[in-house]
Amino acid sequence: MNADKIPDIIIGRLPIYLRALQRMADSGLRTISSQELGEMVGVSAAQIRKDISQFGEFGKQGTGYSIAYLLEKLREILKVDRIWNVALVGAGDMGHALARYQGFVNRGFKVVMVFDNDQNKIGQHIGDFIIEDTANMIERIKSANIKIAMLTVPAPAAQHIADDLVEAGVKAILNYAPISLNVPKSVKVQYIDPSIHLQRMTFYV
Amino acid sequence: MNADKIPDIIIGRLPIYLRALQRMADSGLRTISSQELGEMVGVSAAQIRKDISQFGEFGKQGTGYSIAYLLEKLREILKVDRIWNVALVGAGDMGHALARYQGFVNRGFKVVMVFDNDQNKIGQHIGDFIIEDTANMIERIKSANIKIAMLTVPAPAAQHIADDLVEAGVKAILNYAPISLNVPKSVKVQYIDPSIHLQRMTFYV
DNA sequence: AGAGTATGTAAATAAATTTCACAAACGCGA
DNA sequence: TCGCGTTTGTGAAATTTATTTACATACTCT
Repeated sequence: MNADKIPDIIIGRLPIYLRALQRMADSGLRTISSQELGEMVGVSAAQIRKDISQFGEFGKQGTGYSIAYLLEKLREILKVDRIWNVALVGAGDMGHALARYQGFVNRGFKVVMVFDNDQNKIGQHIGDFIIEDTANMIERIKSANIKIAMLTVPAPAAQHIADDLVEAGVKAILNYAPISLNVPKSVKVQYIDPSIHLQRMTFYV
Repeated sequence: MNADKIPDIIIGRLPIYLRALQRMADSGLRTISSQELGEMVGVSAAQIRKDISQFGEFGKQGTGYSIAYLLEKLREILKVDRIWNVALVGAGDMGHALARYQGFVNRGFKVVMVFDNDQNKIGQHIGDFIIEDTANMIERIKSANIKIAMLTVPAPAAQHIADDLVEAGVKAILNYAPISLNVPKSVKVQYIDPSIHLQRMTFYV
């Protein structure tokens, strides 16, 4: 792998390719061309090839890519050839949906802890979890060596919780709170805010 | 407004600015400089000014931007100076969370219909809604003139539902199903897949 | 009126991303 | 084994996006 400096935008596309390949593998296909994969995910064939070639030569001229092999390589590159334990903070509606979501484990993730600061929720069950007190969050996350968290608390609480997560050693935050977070450069944040996504489309409607 | 061709990437940033401004307005502030707004959302001051200037001159030298006025203008530009009725398809955990989500209405959106194809769910309540049969979806959406839909069905069903939504006249789809959708160019799609977002971060951890 | 501040814009880069085009490599069938 | 059709990997070109610099202009405050 050319470990130089891969642009973020390429890393951002790889999970899309991975998802499409995973579906194809499930439906029994063995090989695929950049052309076909491109059509499936809405990207040009040249771009698919160029993106993949950043990391090695995984295809075969005349044939295309072995789906199983490319899957394996993409999982390695994205480091999802393992299961990451994830902490969930905020046990509202969205937190409940995420705690029960079946789509994590075969994509490399597993929710293992759920926190909330509401005394009425603490101790209650969500799926297999017992909701824990955010007061103990830093310690619990540290000792379990958790590096990834999902944040589904109200906006006013989000920055404070994010600070605590950083202190606990978390390196990646999936933020559902409708607010931009301020974190050190060494910590990654991805944002999910349905209103933002909808507002990105209304301009064109 | 210079209606030429505004890059997607700029349109994509405007909702972020809008969200930050809205929070500031709520906390009672009156004006803000490009510098301050930039720090808040993690963008350079020059870029904020350049983005905004695509659409007009909304600031005042020496003072900055009136928050209320810039809010009004951004809402106009993004066409969220109104309430868009939204159809929700898929009444699983995620659908329930979205149906009850309080964060839409003051951002320009309102869920007004919920569909599912599960006979056990049809007729049941979610919040204020009664779950309707997807069999009637096209007709219902057409006659209500709905242009925006959110898709929270399982991946195998998503493309088919998307086709129906397009047929019903929907122009913007917020897709929570873990699959890339194939739609005409005139229809916009935004994707939310928590596993994808997580996989975009593990590379760096 | 003067000092200080902050926008809007232009210009010039610089950086990044995407597209193009084609040699090289592979599989298949005869 | 040879020839044909296919598809990769990749330089080079083209395009898009971001950054930087610089100022004239306009506004507030004292």
